[in-house]
Amino acid sequence: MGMDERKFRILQAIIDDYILTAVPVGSRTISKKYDMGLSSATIRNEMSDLEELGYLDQPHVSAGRIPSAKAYRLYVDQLLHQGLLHSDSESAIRAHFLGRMRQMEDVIDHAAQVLSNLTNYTAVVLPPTGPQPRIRTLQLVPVSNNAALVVIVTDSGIVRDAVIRVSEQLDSDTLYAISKTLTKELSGRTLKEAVELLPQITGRMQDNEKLLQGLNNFFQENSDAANHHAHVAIGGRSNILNYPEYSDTEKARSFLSLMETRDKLASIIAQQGEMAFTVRIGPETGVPEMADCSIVTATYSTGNGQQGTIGVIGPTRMQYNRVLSILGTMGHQLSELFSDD
Amino acid sequence: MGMDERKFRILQAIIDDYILTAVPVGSRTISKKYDMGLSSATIRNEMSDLEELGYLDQPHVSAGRIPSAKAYRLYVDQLLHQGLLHSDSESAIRAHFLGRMRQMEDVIDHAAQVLSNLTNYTAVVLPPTGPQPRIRTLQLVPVSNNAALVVIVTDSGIVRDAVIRVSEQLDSDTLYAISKTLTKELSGRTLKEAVELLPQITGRMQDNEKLLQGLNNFFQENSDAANHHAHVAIGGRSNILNYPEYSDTEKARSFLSLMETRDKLASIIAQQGEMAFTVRIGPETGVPEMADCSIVTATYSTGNGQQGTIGVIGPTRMQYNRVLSILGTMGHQLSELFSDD
DNA sequence: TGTTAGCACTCACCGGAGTCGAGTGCTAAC
DNA sequence: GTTAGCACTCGACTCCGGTGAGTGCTAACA
Repeated sequence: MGMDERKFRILQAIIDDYILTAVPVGSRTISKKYDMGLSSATIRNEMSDLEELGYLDQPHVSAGRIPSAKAYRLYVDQLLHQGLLHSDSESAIRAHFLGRMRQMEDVIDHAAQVLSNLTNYTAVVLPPTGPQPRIRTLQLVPVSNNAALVVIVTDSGIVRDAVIRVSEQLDSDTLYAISKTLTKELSGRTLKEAVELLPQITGRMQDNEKLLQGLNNFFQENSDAANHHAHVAIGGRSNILNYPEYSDTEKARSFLSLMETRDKLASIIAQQGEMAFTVRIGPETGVPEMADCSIVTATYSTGNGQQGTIGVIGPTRMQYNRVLSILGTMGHQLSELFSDD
Repeated sequence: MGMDERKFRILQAIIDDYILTAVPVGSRTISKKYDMGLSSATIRNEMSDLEELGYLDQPHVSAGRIPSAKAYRLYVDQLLHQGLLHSDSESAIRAHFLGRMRQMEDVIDHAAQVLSNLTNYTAVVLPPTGPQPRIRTLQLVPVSNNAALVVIVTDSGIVRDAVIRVSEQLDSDTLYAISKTLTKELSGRTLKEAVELLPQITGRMQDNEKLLQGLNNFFQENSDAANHHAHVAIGGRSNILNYPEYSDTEKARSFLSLMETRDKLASIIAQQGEMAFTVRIGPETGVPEMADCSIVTATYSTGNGQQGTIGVIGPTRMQYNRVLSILGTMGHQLSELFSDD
């Protein structure tokens, strides 16, 4: 007993219907609503086969069938294969990014907001990571008598700053001079390299221990990959409550408290390879709290080859084609936006 | 019929019990659990009076009583008046802030996290606002051929930055020279004043339209009060689900989606005067979605007289004394932290 | 051999009746 | 003024039979 064309069409109909209604689908429904030219009895036989093949589950004997994770997987693979991602939402997304976005974080937050609005699911946007960013400029700005702000601009256009203590009374011009030296020596280096180079360089300068120490910490902290997850943007956290799957308060709570922990969420979303799209369905997510969720992700890239991830989390009966299309478009938009800078 | 000592003690017992159990309180419960030396019948009479006075509500005739908003108000006023805020959580909070916090936002996020953990309610922390911050230093850092990063350091130690376009090819030294001029002219001014002064100053410089335009926008945007709300920190969003009052999914959803809109939330939390503590109960919040929530806020201040707000949102049957004590301690800690810088 | 009509069977869901018990208000006695 | 006693109310829970969607199986048909 194999999976012939007809079985597939019936399965597809079942999935479509279930995605729409969240109610177990019966044989009669399929034979009537989706005119297959087959009687309910025939559909029943096929459904029985499909259940045996593992594509359908039956909550109880006198209810209809619901698609299994395996069924969604097949469905999604089909979608991805034939690539019918008609981007109708293109203009909607584009419109949202017309206003100039100033900072990385603004863009990310905004993207998550838009994604969740368009899909009605929970959206997560991770900032770009990838090849270590290289320092372009480093500048020290006086803040008070014994503190300075260190600002680095990297080739990815991302700016990082922190206040560090400086022991001596350093005026603006001195700080500028130091900045120039540091920029000259460190420009083109990654933050990791900078950590190693720092002692050599400062050895030649008049030593200022506190400054050195501060810079060192700063580089160390910022070169740390974990830190990149600091600015995960999440939108539509409570959207999951729109779906009957999560009308159970206990379930909703465990989901929502997972949404609170950015770090965990980031690592869940981030675990993906080079794929343009990733779809993880139910158990495939590897997260118990998401046993009946699906996670769809896409990537975008910045001018200098860094990669970021955008993702949508919803019930397994997700509108995959819609979500994939929207993610695709959003990915393009973000890539464009970031390659501009 | 007035409110005598005994009535008050009974009311207090009812409130305490209801806060604990969230179940309508009967006369028998009071007479047994809180040994008043009175029979249930007497309590019943008193409760009947208290209901007439508007301190108790009866969900239906054969259920116990629940405290009204008016009752909580009395209870809280009493608490505030006698000031018995024993800060047991002092050390817990202090411990959480031992590690150096680098940025304003980190502190704020962290504070919200800690607050929500300690109270088990939803916590909101607003960054300091108040007297317009005054510019201390302004510096332009080259980013690319046609863009520069403008960084201002204000007297409150808050740093704001943005990338602006510059048309001509300006090298690092030129930008530094411009920075020095601008710092000299603008130092001590508020951002609003800077907007007005800008044309005069740049009139004397070699004009660089794009730079001027960019700076103008930057000042404008950052002097805008609304912008200060950009970094509202929220912790324990889903804590509300721990309480039976919000086991109704529909209610939970409307609450949670309110928690998603930072702006609205900020304005709700922020509306308060000079008070050290504010307690708004149920209808007093003025927000329909929070008809059976209470909002408790406290303030903290920075070295230069700016004020921030921290708040906790929970069900009306909130553990007010605990929350007030924790908020008080947190307020102190934050004030200390910010006056340091 | 595949398709279909028919039929008995299953079982979740719904609404109504009955029961239980917590809690009240009232009255009369202390 | 306080309390014991009692009738009454009403939500919560349980039990139960009816209903209907849906299934599996069988036998007939093309």
